[in-house]
Amino acid sequence: MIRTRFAPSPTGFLHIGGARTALFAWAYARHHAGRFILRIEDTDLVRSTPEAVQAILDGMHWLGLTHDEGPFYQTQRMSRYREVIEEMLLAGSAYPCYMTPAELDHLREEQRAAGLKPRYDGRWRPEPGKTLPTPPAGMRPVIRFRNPTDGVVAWDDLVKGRIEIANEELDDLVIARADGTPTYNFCVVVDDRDMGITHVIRGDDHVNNTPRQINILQALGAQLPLYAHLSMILGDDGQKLSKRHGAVSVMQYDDEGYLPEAVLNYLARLGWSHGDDEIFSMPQFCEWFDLDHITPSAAQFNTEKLNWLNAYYLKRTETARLADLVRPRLQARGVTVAAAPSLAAIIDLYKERAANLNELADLAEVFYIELHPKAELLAKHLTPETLPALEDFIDHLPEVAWEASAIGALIKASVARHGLKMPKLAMPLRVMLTGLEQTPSVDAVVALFPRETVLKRLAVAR
RNA sequence: GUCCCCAUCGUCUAGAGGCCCAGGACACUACCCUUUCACGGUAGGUACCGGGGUUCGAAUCCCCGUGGGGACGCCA
Repeated sequence: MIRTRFAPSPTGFLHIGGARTALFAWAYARHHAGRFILRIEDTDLVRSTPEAVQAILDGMHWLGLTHDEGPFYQTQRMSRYREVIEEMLLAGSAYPCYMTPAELDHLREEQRAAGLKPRYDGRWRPEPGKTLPTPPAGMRPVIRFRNPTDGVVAWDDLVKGRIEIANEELDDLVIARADGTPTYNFCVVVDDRDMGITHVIRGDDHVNNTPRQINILQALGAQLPLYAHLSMILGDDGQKLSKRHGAVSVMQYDDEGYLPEAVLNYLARLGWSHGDDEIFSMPQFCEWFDLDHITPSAAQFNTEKLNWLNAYYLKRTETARLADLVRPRLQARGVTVAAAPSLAAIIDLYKERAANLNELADLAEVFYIELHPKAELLAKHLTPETLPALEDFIDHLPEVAWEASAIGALIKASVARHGLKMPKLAMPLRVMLTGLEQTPSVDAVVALFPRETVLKRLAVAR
């Protein structure tokens, strides 16, 4: 049974890189009919917040990435971590260290100055025949893992291939702080083992943690999971995403009018491929997804392509669902959605032209507000040349059958009677009715409105 | 600085030695459609980081260089 997990730390919202990691871990479990586990890594009491937990849950929910187990919270597993630390202390694979943070800083500075890799020097590490310093009175030690000193740690990464790191490069990491709370690399190991994780699918930035985690797992006599490290996602400008640079919450895409299926489809294609296929539903994605077609190199986010996908999905989404999504956006703007014209009818006509839900709301809004077309637009299209045809059209409006084809015929007739071309009447009608120069077929737009509203909006011509 | 990773059109990518003087998609350009603008359709331009090997043959394998990224915490 394949078991994957997504293990974010609740120090902020769910951003686009985290969302892709979650998507891949989720899809891998789905593909193999396995289980997908959500685990909140909140051992950093200072930086974790309940708001961030909620933001992550909201993001996962919006994307529809449902978990089969969890969410588990590391803060609720403290007794378990303490238990394992006791075991390790007893077995000699961990030991107390009384070095102060200030001493450590000093050591690291010296090492850096000497061109060395900063690392703990093992002064409190017990060795056969070695005399340890006397522990300072009244000081609580941290607990360090006794990392092997020679040999190499190697694993076959499912994305990057074989990676080997010499144990000489690794130092004895802290697994429990002076206050007794366990640290990340240790909790991950205990949790992944306890939760039976078979495939650790996570960001590239964890590659360097992997050998440490493997060493701890081995000290514990645990079976190793398989690892797949996903490369990072860069911003639109090729720069690294960070809190102050473009790392937007997935919920911001909701705010900006993107459909979750478009975001998902876009993310799926960022770093993974299935031949030349570009468009696929989530069931299709889960069926196709595998770890063999993930690129090991970093990918740059491209908003234009996301926009294209969003427009694609918008065009194919049922009108009723779009109306449900657009209505609250209009209401949030203080626009009252009247019964006529019906929002569904408007969306039906306009959904082909919008790239996102907010644009759709922009286009629909003009049907419900008191309209004041811009003076320069009126001046541009309401010329002395067009006026007679327009008046002709208005005069015949009261008796025309209220449907696009009849209205279209009337426009053609009015235009013909005054020896003009179609746009000479279509353009002023567009501007007077919607305030815009670009609309769908003008007869269809006229037909959307109640007859009285059209007469009212065209009255400005006289 | 040390260690690790990465490298095909502007961008996302196909490519697992001959099918590739490199294919698809977004973006771009032109044309068609047209009641404006979109949509849609058709056509087009643009890429294997550099140098050495290996091989009858390399985008694909190896080495070096260059460039980019990540990690070096009592953060995750």
